Amino acid sequence: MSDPVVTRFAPSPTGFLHIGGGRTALFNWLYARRFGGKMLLRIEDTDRERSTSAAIAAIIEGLTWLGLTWDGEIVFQFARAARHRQIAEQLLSQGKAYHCYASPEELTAMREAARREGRAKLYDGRWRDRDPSEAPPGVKPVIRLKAPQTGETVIEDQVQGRVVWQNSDLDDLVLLRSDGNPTYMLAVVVDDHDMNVTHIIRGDDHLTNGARQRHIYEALGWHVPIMAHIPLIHGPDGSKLSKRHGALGVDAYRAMGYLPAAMRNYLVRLGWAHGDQETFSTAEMIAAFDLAAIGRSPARFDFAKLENLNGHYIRATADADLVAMLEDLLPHIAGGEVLSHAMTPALRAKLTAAMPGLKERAKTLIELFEASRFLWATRPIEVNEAAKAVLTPEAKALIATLLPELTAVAGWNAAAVEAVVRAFAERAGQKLGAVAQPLRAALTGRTTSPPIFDVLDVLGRDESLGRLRDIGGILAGDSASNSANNSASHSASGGTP
RNA sequence: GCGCCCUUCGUCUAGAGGCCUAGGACACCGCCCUUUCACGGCGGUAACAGGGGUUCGAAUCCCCUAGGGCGCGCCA
Repeated sequence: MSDPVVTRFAPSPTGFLHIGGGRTALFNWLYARRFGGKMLLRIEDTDRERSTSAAIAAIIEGLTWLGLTWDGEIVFQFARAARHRQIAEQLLSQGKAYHCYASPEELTAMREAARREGRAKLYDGRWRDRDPSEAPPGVKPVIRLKAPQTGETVIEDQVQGRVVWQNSDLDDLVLLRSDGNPTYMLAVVVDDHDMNVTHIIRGDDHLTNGARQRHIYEALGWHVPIMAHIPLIHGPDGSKLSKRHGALGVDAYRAMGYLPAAMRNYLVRLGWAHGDQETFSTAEMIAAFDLAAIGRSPARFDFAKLENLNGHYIRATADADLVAMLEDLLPHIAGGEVLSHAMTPALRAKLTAAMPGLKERAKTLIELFEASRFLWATRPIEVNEAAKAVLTPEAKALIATLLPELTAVAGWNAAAVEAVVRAFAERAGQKLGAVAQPLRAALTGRTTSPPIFDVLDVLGRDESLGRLRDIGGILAGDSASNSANNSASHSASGGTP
């Protein structure tokens, strides 16, 4: 008896796909998946002035990045204008709608009067029962719906509950503009009906529209879909989400290094919960999602939580996959082209090998990129301020003393170098950290990095020794000068072979 | 102004009359682990907006107040 579930995501292409739209799409998608139904995509481009093909592309790209797929062909609302017009005419001929010749000036006056007198209804219905013969010459009329004037309109909303309006507060909305184009109100109803949409899941800002749309459904004798108005997403301060907060296109989140899986998980938990569960695989989300569990109050956007989740998903992602994600993102990262150009199968292998140590420390792909810098940096590597502070003369001397021992290591790997360095520290009466930190500074140019023996390992013998010579070699005149291959990086020594 | 909606730790939330001396997660603060930073482990600070009811009993039901949001276009 129950129809197959059909949901739809219906953005207007007047800008990027923002975070709220992304969540609305996600909820529609989850609900359709949950019940084995379909999610349709409709582009509401009836506003010819503001709709752009760039925005359409951005929306499609955003949905795709989020991993949200739609069923069937994309419906472009403007292409259906003739159908909308036909319905308006039908309503007109049935006496359920009428021509209204009120001028913009009259409308403004009515609005002002209504407001002044504390009335909710803006349009006073002055053409509702007037004879068309009274129409002023030369004025193109709009078509308005004859909305019920008494009684109440009820929406049994799946999220907001039973919401009631007095019909005396709702006026006769415009169905067809004077230029013959349908309004959003008409187009939505006709399209949802024609597309067999069973569940309308959209932002709470449409709740009042729901009541007005119900009037159109009823005038047409059409079945009203189930509605679910989900609360909006606010900025961290509770105000409307601004660009500064998070009202960015989903492409911006991509560029910030967030993973689609993390984004989905974060978004699904905004306004929806399933007991105490915090992380959801896509399959788990689908299995657990339902409209009844959606809260009624708006949620604030919190980057800290998103970041935490993103770190979780980064750690859970396979090393090779992270390398691939990083490579894909490179064109969108400032300075990313350096790595793009340097990329070789060997470097890719190196990145993959280092990934276990890197991903543990990164909350975003951008951080991953930054943290992996030492892997492709060319000698002499850049040393930041904190690392410079570690590289005191004493530290450099220590490295210089250690250098010959490392040079002598046979079978370069993490375990082998670790054994040597530990023994060295012990002999020198130093804690391991006293040796490890200078090594880290010299090898990575930073004070934080993956475990130092792993760093020595992935960097390899030649590169590691080279970087150490760059730093500690000058003081170790006896042993380091023998290798005589540190010149390429030394501006101070100047000896170029 | 009118209409509708919302209100549990800083944030996301659990909670659908007794299981609540209100639970989880993020953030924050300690401690542990430790070669750095992380990860992980352990512990801590922290909330039922306020006021009236109803009830043996209210975070949960009702009313009022306050605060917030959304809507009120020939935009979507």
